Amino acid sequence: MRTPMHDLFSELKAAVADAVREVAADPALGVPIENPPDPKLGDLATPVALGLARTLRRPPREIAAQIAARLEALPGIAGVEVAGPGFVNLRVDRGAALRRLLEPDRPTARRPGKLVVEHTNINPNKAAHIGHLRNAVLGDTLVRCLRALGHEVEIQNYIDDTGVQVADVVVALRELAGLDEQGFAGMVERAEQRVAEGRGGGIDHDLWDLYARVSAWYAEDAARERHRAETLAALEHGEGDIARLGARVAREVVRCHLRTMDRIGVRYDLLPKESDILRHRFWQAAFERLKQTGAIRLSTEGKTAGCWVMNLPHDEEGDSEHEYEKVIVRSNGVVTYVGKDIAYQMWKFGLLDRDFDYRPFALFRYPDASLWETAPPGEGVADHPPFGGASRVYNVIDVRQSYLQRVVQRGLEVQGFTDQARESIHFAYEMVALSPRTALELNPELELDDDERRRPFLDMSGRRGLGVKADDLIDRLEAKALEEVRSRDPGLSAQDAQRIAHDVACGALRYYMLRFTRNKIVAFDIDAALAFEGETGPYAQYACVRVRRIVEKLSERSGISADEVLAGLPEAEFAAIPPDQQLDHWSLVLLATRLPETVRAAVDHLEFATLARYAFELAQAINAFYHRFPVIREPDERTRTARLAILVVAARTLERALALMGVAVPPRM
RNA sequence: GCGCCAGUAGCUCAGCUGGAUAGAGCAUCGGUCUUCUAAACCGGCGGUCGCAGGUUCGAGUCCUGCCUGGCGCGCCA
Repeated sequence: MRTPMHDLFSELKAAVADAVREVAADPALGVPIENPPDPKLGDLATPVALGLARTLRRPPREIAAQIAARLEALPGIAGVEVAGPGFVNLRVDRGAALRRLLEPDRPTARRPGKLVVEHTNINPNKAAHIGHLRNAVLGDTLVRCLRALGHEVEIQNYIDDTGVQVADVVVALRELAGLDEQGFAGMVERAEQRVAEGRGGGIDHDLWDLYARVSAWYAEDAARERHRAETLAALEHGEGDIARLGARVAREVVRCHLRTMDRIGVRYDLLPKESDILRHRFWQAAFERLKQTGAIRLSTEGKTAGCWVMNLPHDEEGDSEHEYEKVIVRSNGVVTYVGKDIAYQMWKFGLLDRDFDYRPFALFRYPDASLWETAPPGEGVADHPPFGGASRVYNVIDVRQSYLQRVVQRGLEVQGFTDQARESIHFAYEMVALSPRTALELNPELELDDDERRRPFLDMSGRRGLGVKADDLIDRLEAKALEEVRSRDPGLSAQDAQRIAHDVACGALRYYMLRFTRNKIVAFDIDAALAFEGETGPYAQYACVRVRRIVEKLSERSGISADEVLAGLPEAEFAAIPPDQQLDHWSLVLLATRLPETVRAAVDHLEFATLARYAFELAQAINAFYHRFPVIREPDERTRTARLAILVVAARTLERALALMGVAVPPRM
């Protein structure tokens, strides 16, 4: 994929900043360079004179004029103006900019260090739901952007195969369904048959229903809780019938999750498993270090007496007066979840002097890439890529885990791993809930009181039968997209129509999951998610398709190939555009130069809604341009070429922005 | 009780480190297909930016207090 991440105006911006610093006689001055709200004002702008006015005690416009005079001499600057309260507005050489954009991309420079991105992390006991989709799409988009910026990235999907959730479904299988491992294998076989025939979901869908029943079963008789505890202990111990059934359940469900995520283009490099963290005794290694460094201490008094605890500040500021004790090892000697998490985080940075064994994940394979899982000691293969050892770790986990993520981070810090603590990044995002309308649509029997009906969203708790399976949503999107595709082009082959419908459905879904800022609760609404109009993935895809069609039509009419049509574009001259249309044409070019800075800002702030919004704005601009300025019908050849070149530059940029979000553009739609 | 997040148009949301007239989408009303695909375009309607103070040339954005809603704060995971 071609992803030019160099900023077209980076040299120019640096030169402007230097010149301003010279005028201000302040070599350390920060010079903000912005994009003016209206292209009529200029291409780049700096409000720096407004800030200087205070320190220099002179009118801002006077300072601005002085800066403007100095900037006029800079190469690449076509004009400088002082405007408003004291903005300095710059106009750049348009012809040169268009030529640069039409040049072949320079390869992106590789950056040192490996980054680990952990995302998805679904409990392997039932089907993925829409909340998991938000996690996976955010994580996958982060990965795509990091790679585009030149980083080496390892994608980990952590599998908690020995936790309570798996234990509960194992209890349900044994006690409610009366199945052993053999029986479960039969159930899986029937499910896979169903999937192969396109009649429904995999075993994860069966377990979704089964799991929904088990909490009620526990509630009926308090004595039944014993099953949960025994099963959990068996899973952790790792031997015997129950452990084998648990491992099997986890493997089969993970296979289903991988299949679901693969449908929307989300893939992984490694599946680290909780069971292997236990078998490789990661915690024991971390425990020694934590004790040695004094990061944790044995509490001797108070309610934590007998526990190993870590001292933590009460608030975000690290106010040391209000510290409290966080239990890491219980008084019965059993490590807590956070304790294991600290050990796992240490491994990710290569701070633990031990490693997993690894083997290819046999149940699910990508056609052109390998997928690895961790293995118990002695069960891995000799030849595997190096895993872990990251210089930075992104954990994509919902915001409710913020506190625990801070504990993990603190766990590294108090051991003296301050760099790694700083590079432990919690990519937090808000929950996905359901709009009341959608909750009712999915479950008409649901009784909502007046208060609930008025709320913007409802929590999708499993108990009330709320929740939307990821597969079901994707199915509905594909079916709806297929209907739309068919109605537009009845002549398409079934296979082509299917393929386009898939791209459209996936584009709609991924865009929907990205369009809200991350600390906004998504009130999931089926109708809004299924929409293909307005601010949606398909809207943006369509803009690209239309530009491609122009190239195709030109190719048909002139008898030369589409590639040859494109090969002629570097000849385009911006000056061939009629003067009264230049501003409108230039605005589109200018917008297309902003992808790199948008991607960098998105990664820096971990806010991909800005990238989604950029894509939408670019699509809007392309569509409006498309209507106003015909290409094929344009009689003047030079104007036609320039116009096409601008449209192609914009569409290519949009396509790249979409690719970074995992949204593919179909050949037609 | 403490902490985090949210409160902007009828609805759903943007608004980058305080900066030029507060923007989109949906909904609604009215236009635009013999034309490069109308999954589109153009226009209208619609806002005391939760409330009250403060900081300054300038506040949706920063500070303080308050109100409303959500989440978190466990020898659960």
